[in-house]
Amino acid sequence: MNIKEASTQTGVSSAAIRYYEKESLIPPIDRTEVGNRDIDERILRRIRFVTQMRAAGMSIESLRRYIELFDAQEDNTKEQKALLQAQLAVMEEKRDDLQAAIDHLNYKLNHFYDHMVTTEEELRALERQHVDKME
Amino acid sequence: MNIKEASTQTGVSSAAIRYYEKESLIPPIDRTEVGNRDIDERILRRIRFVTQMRAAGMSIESLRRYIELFDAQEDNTKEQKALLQAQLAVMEEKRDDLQAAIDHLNYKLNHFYDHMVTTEEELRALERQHVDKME
DNA sequence: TTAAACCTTAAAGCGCACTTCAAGGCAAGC
DNA sequence: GCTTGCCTTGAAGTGCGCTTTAAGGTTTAA
Repeated sequence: MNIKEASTQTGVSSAAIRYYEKESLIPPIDRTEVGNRDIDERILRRIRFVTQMRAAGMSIESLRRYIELFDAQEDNTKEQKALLQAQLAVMEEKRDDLQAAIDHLNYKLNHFYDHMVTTEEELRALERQHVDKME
Repeated sequence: MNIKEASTQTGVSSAAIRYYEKESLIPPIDRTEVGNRDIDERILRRIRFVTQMRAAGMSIESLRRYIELFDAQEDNTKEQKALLQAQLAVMEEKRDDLQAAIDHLNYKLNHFYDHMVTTEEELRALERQHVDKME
C-alpha cells in the first residue's frame, strides 16, 4: 500500500505519516525497489495508535519516549508498567477536567430553561444568574 | 489586587492575563490612577473560566466568539443555547476519545499481568499479544 | 513524448498560544 | 539619590506539530 492509500485509510496526511516516521513514532517503513514506502497493516495500526494518543493530548515527545521504551528489546516490564500507569493518570486527570468543564456548561444550559418559569423567587434567582452569566 | 497577585491566585502568568484581556477573553480591567490593572473577584472568576475551557481544549478564537455572544446586550438566547450545545458536543466527543485511549492503555496494562499465568493456551495468547504489544 | 499522478528528500513556512524583551514609569526603603 | 520591585506597552521571539515548497524520480496512458 502506498502512502496515499495509507493516508486515506487512516485520515492522517501523507506528510504527517512521513513526519511520524522521522520522529520514530512509527517503525521504519519498508520501501519498494524505487524507494517508495510500502505500508502494511502493522504500520496502519501504529498510525492509528499514534492518532489516538495524540487526540488524547499526548505530546510527540512523550509519545516518542513511550514508544521507544516499548520497542526496546530488553525486558523493561517494570518501567513499561510505570510509564503506562503514569500516562493513564495524566489522561484520567485530563478526562476529569474535561468532565468538569462539561458539567459547567450543562449547568449554564439548564439555567436557560429558567426563562420559562415565573415565580417571584425564581425570577430573582434568574436575575442573579444573569449578572454572572459567564461564571 | 495587582496582576502579580491575580497571577498567584489563578496560576495564570501575568503576561497571559494581559494577553487574555487583549484578546477579549476577559472584560476590560479597571486601572488605578497610575494605569495599573486592579483585578477584582469577577475578573478572577473569568480567568478561571477561561483556564477551564482552555484546559478542555477550546481554542482562543472559539472562546472569544463564545464570550462575545454571551456578553452582548441583545437577547441571543437561541444562539447562546445553540453555541453552548455545540461546544458541549465537541467536548463530549473529546472526552469519549480520551476515554477510548484510557481503555486502550488499561487493556495493555492488564495484559502485563498475563506474564504471571502459565497455562499453554494463555502462553500462546501471550505470544500473540507480545508481537502486537504496541497496538 | 509528453502529461498526469504518484512518489522521494530537505528545508522553509505557518498558526497558535503564549513568553520574553526592551524601554520606561511609579512607590518604598536605605 | 539610588536600588528594588512592582507596573506599563508594543514588538519580537519561541516551541509545537505539522504543512508547504522545491527539485527531482518513476510509472501509466494517450
